[in-house]
Amino acid sequence: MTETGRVRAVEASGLLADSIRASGLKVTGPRLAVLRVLDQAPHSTAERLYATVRAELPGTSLQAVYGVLAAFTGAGIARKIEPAGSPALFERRVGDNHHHIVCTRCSAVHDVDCAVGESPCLTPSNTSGFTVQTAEVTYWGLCPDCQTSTLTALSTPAPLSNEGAQ
Amino acid sequence: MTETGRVRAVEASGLLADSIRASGLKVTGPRLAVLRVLDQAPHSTAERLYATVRAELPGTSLQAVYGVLAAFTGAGIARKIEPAGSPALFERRVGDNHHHIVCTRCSAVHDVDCAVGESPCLTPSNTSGFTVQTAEVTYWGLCPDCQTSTLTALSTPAPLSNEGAQ
DNA sequence: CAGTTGTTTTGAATTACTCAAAACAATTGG
DNA sequence: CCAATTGTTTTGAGTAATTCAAAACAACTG
Repeated sequence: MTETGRVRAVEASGLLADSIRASGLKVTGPRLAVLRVLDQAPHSTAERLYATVRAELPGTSLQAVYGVLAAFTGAGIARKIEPAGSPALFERRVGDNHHHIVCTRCSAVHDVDCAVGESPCLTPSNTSGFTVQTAEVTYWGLCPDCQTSTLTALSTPAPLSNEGAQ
Repeated sequence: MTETGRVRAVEASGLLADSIRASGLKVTGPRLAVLRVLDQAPHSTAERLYATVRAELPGTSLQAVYGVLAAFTGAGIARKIEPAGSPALFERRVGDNHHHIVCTRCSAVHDVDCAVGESPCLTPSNTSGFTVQTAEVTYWGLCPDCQTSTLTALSTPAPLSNEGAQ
């Protein structure tokens, strides 16, 4: 039998478990594992989370990871972001509507606090009659590493994989 | 033989043809057709463009449409946008970095001019060392139609299809 | 109008994700 | 602490959107 199964007593209590329980979800092995990894590696893809989770909980399936992520985002304890050209990324930081900056070369992602308090970037000029609920901002540019390695223009190509993303 | 083939003399000149030629691309039937449809229906998916293009140029393949769109975006005469949860959308309006507002209920898309000139929303507070090239803003909310039909809460569900998108 | 280059067709493959049924485990309450 | 209930995960399959590659073909060049 694999490591999938009953949640270890040690893990039934703790901050991660509390966070899951508090949102009205059952505490399970896959959920604890996904939440822990998400904490260590924000802006991870489902696939990447799966790879890491498997290391500590080998019986876990990819579909379970998708299920866990859907439950988490539905319950509001995780957030899904979908930058153009990238598979969906997930993060624990929720509630504040922060934004993201994505490296156009290596796809690394960092958080960016809302530029100007809240107002200007949340208030479009012409809404065409739309009721605005949220404003999502994605900055695109070069990360520090790629700035230097682009000058030294010999290096490796790494477009749009999630390698090195954080 | 299908309508695919040599570009009709009538169409070899004209604004659309000029725009294609000016960007260094050859003028072809599928390109003229895609560009014309894109003009009439901005924020269309490849699939939707394909459906419309086929009506006037039956031999056209879906892959050709993808190829045309890749050529156009590469040449800078079309822009690709990828709102979360939606297939890619295309538009002719390029050069100005305008933004978009997407209806969370019916996925209709409208253009939004940059909120505050250019500066505030292009200047994130903490760039983490990134060099910012562009800022992409997506507003989410309810379009006029969905505002009313949500009040009259009996109506049809239409989440995330491109129906009614403009 | 022939040659060259670039484009489109045809056919297949891939990525990221979703769906459904059955097996199974976490909570509830006896 | 055990049984019932409810919710979760596994297993297996399917789908949407997009990409890749080779061969056929058409647009521009001289």
